Parts: sequence; C-alpha cells; structure tokens
Amino acid sequence: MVTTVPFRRDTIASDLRTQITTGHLKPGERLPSELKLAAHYKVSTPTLRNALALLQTEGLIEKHHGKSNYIRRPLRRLTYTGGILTPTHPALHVTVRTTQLQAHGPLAILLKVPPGTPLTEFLQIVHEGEFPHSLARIYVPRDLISTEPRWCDHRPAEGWDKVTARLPTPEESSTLRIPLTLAVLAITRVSSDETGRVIEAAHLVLPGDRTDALFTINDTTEEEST
Amino acid sequence: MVTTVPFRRDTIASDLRTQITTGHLKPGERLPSELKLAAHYKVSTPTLRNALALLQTEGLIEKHHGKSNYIRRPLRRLTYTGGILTPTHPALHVTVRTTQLQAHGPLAILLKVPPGTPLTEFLQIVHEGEFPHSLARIYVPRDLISTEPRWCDHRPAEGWDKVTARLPTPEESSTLRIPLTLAVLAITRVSSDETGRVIEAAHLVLPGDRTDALFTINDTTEEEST
DNA sequence: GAGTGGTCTAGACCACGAG
DNA sequence: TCGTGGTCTAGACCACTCA
Repeated sequence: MVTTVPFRRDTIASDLRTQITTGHLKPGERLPSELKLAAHYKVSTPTLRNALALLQTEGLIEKHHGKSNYIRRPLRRLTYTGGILTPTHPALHVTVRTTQLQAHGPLAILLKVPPGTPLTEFLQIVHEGEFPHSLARIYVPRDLISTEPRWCDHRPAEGWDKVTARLPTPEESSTLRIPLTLAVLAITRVSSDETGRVIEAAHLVLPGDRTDALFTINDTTEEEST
Repeated sequence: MVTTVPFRRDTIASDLRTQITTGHLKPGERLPSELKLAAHYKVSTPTLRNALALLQTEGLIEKHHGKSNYIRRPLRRLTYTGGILTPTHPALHVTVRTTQLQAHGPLAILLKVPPGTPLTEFLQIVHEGEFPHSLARIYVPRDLISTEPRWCDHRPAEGWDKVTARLPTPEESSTLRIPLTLAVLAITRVSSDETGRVIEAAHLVLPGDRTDALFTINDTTEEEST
C-alpha cells in the first residue's frame, strides 16, 4: 500500500481551515504574521505562504499587503436569476458610475448598432454591507434613454445569457477584492424588445464563491419555428 | 510618475506567450527543461516555474511530471445550450460508465425521491479527439429506465440549470487533464416531465477555457401564474 | 521607522517517466 | 539509471501600511 505523505502546505492549510470553520478563529480577526506562523509550524516562509494561498482561493482569508492577513467575513450566497440578484436582497446596495462612450467593435455587434453610435455605460458595483460583492457593466444606446426616460420599463421580450467561467482580471480582482485565483462567472447578457431592437447589453462578473446563476426552462409551450 | 517594474515571471511568461501565439512554438511541441529555461532567462527555477504556472492557467501549456512541458493543442470552444454541447459536434465522442447506486442526501432531494431509491449514474466523459473535454454525472431513477427503455425520449417539459464558477477538484483536474487553477463552469441541471416528476439530475463540469453556456429567454408568451 | 506581506535566489531532495 | 518536474529551505531585498 502506498501511504502518500500529504504536503506540508496542505496539512497547515487544513489545520487553519478547521480553526476557521469551527469558529476558533473568527471573521475579521487578524492572523499572526507570516513569520510567526512559519515559526509555529516549523516551515519556511514560502511554504507557509503556499498554505495561505490555498485558504485564499477558498475565500477563507483576505491578504493585505503591509498590514496582515485576516479571516474573511463570508458573504451571503446570492442567486442571479433573470438578470437580477436574488430579487432585490435587502442587504445589497449598488453604486453606479455613468460614462458616455461610442459603440465600437464587439460592443457594436452585440448591440446591433453601427460603430460610433453613442452609448451610455453604467458601471454598477453591488455591495453587501461595505464589501464589494459583484459588478456589472451595462451598455444602453443613448437615444433609447433620452427618448424613453424610464428605459428600464422596456421589459425585454427576448434575450440570452452567455455564461463562462474564468479567473478575474487584475482590475476585477482589486475592485472586487477577490484573489486572482478565485473563479468568477462571467455573463454576457443581451436583451431586446418585441421589435428585435437591442435594449441593453451587459457584462456581469459574479465571484463563484458567493453567486449562483439560475436559468429555468419552461417548455410548456410548443417550440418556436423561427 | 511611477514606473512599475514588471515581475520577472511576467516578462518571461509574456515572452513565451508570444512565441506560442505567433506559432514560433507549435502545439504538441516539447519545451526545453525548466533548468535550461531558467538558465536561458537567467532566473532561479522557482521563478521560471511561476512563469510556466501562469501559462498553464491560460491553457497554453501542459505539464507532465517526469517528462517535460508541452505546448497545448487548443481545444475548440463549444457551447452548452439546452443540455447538450453545440448540437452533437462531429469531432466529439463520449465514453460512458454506468453505475448503480441508491439515492441519498442532496441527490435524493434533487430527484425528489425518498432516500434509498435505486438510481443509475452515467459518468460521461466528452472527448475531442483523444483529449478529454468535459464531464457529466447524470442520475436517473432506475425504474424510469426499466419501464421506459428509451427514457431519453422523455422530452423534459420543465427544468432548471444552476450554474456557478469554481476551481476543479483534484479528481476533476486529473480526469480532465486541466490545471487546478483553471476555472470550470459547474452546472446542476434537473429536468422533469409534464407531471412534475423528475426525469434526471445532472452535474456537469465544463472547463472555462473551452466552453460557454448559452441560455435564451423567450418571453414571447405572457408570464405564468403557477 | 517598525512591522508586514510580495518577489526572488540558489540550491537540496523526492517522485515520476522512459530507456 | 538518467532526466525531468514537484516540493521545500533559509534566507535577501523591496513595497506597503501605519504610527
């Protein structure tokens, strides 16, 4: 029988993990410095850092350069469904930054408008408490906003979501305060009205440790023959 | 102005990256050994390995313990839509392993059957050529198979997909031959017939570097009022 | 300036693959 | 057995945070 010796970093990680999950180490609490931890576990600093990196990808700790490492406050698991996160969850609030720009390249194709068409970008950052939760970049043809001030009432008649999994970009990693090794759900959503006109295109970034996306199939009607 | 010096591992990674993407290094080709590469770039072996780790998460190289590192043959990007991958793509073939088991815990809840109900598990591994592409674990109540041999003709009337992003488990990593740091799309799909009976539950694992999932909303009919 | 995490070095030693 | 990648050491040096 082959008795595989677990790597030191794994045993250290699992030791800290149980201390966290059993509540022996509490959310928000500060970990000892990496030197002290390395001394305590009798390993070199790189191996201790490898152990911490594991915990970081599991979303258990947060690293702060120059300060220390902290036990992470677990965020509520929310569900993205039909374009919104767990129907307007009370603890959520959203900050929006509006930018004017012009359609170009892939964005113009998504929105089915010629390049150069004026657009408005809404950069939405969803917060839970003071912690960033997820983010969305929403693009809307500008004339649709000006002629129809309550453009959000344009209930989309059709649409699609294209979903993939990837690691965050460095920029997403810092604005969402997630490690570069935490997988995110990247969703591109396009909705159009009954005339086939595209109302909005959105790029969503939903960290995998705190979000599901739910899609339902209601095949009660016969299939379309378009 | 702050001129940030890029890390050595990043400059090495981007150098190798351009060699790969420009075709200077071809798919299937063997890389020089890590010692030689380290000597060539005048860095220590750990930093060179960090550079290679970056390329690995991007799906550009494949590491083989004891042999060498190889340029990866890029897999076709497929789309999961309505439960299947890019309607039966010609280059795909599927190996199936069947197992008999009993419903328990979360699985019983998903299938809406009492614990202990006999089930059949189909472990499907989708291959593109000789390379594993993605995998699915499909669970079906066994009586549904015996009474209705062509159970796959039971077109589901309703269903849902719950999608999230995560890193692969060590087991998934080895069977799919993907690095532990390549994000996967984890989909749980449950479909039921017109009587509300659950026909099947499936756990899908779709590596993010080669799969999208597409969900369409056809809201042409009025909303349901259950 | 003191304390901290981030990157890197120059090795050692083990595990794996193939002849 | 040889060449290879995987893990680990015991430091050095820099960058960041905060008093």
